[in-house]
Amino acid sequence: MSDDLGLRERKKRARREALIDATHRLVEQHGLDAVTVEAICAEADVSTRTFFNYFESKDDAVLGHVPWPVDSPAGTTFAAGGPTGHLLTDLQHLVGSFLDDPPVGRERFNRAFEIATREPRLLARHLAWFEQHKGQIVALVEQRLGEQPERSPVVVASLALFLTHATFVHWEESGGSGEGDDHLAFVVHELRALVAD
Amino acid sequence: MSDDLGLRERKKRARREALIDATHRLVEQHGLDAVTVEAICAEADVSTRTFFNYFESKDDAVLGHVPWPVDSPAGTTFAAGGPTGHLLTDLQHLVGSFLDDPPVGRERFNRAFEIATREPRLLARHLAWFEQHKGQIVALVEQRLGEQPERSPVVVASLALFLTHATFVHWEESGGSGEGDDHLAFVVHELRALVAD
DNA sequence: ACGCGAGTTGCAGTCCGTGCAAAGTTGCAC
DNA sequence: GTGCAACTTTGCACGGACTGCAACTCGCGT
Repeated sequence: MSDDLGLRERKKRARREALIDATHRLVEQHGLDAVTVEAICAEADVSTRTFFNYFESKDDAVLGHVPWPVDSPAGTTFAAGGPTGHLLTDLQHLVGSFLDDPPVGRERFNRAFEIATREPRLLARHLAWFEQHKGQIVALVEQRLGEQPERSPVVVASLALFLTHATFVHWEESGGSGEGDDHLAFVVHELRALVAD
Repeated sequence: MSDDLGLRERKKRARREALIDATHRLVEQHGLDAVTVEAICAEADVSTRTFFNYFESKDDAVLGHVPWPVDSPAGTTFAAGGPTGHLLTDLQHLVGSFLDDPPVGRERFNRAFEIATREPRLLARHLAWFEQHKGQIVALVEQRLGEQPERSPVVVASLALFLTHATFVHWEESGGSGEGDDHLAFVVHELRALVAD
């Protein structure tokens, strides 16, 4: 399941994962602020400088942040108006696809998630990361809505941000158990109830 | 309109505002990243160390971030179940009260806002700041909902975050013109339309 | 085998942010 | 107003994040 990529690419991914894992190990032991980038690099056997070729910051290494996969199948489906044709529901699908299939792998994702529970700064950082990529979501939404959108793309994109974040927080609140999709469904349900008054 | 506070408190506020203003002046001229804290302090005639007695970071100085006014009248009204009794509408009022009456003054708020338009990092920072204070919003919501909430407090709080942020972004998108309340109303309207399908 | 280009590394340097203790201010009681 | 207690400012020293640069290594196509 893996070898159509060159050695270069494979090494790169291995290194990134090694860095994330090293970060997780150390942070779980000592806490986010007590761990220096230098320590992480020692653990992963990489130079400090290299670390910053992979991640913009220490926090990003914990979260495993990676350039956004713009061209995901779920993204194009959404842009094309699917899968159901109802904007909110499809938004739910889009968000759900990221929750189900994180670009960095399930276990790493869960560990990152667990750490973020204990280090509120990371929650904020995650939010900021999402915000930085909002432009791409806006593009997706614009593509879907066409030339004369009757909905405001930036508001829809912000709503996506809300869904994602609220899902995370609710997930965390319930002890990290269960599937992401269920928590997402809960959030959407709450939203509907709230708006319905 | 001002003198029931001691000299100490007045000086403190003056300094804070001086620092914010100095920051705004320099950042508007040279851009956020080109301005060092040292330069700001030189401009405001204060030691570097003092700067960090007032703000946690350079970004916070631009945004004029200040400890959250938990005990605002709007907050207590909301907690008590007012003003209308409809959760979403009252949330709108709560958010609106912050937009209308920023703790740092209208002009400074507008300038901060204008700068944030050009420096996306600040938008993210603002979001993060809000997130850090979510605990207090959750408390407000819990107080309002009582012991057996049929709505999830954290989801409601996240929604408040969404409303605020979306309003900002939409405001920015329309060139910073108009009243905050109008943009907020727009966002709420969009949300209702979106959920209604 | 060989050269190109991507990736890595060390190094020097900038800036952010903090702890501490000394020095300066303000508030208050008398 | 004097003196003391509480608070603020400041300088200093320091740790650590992050960047630019230039040399180097090494996979990859030919």
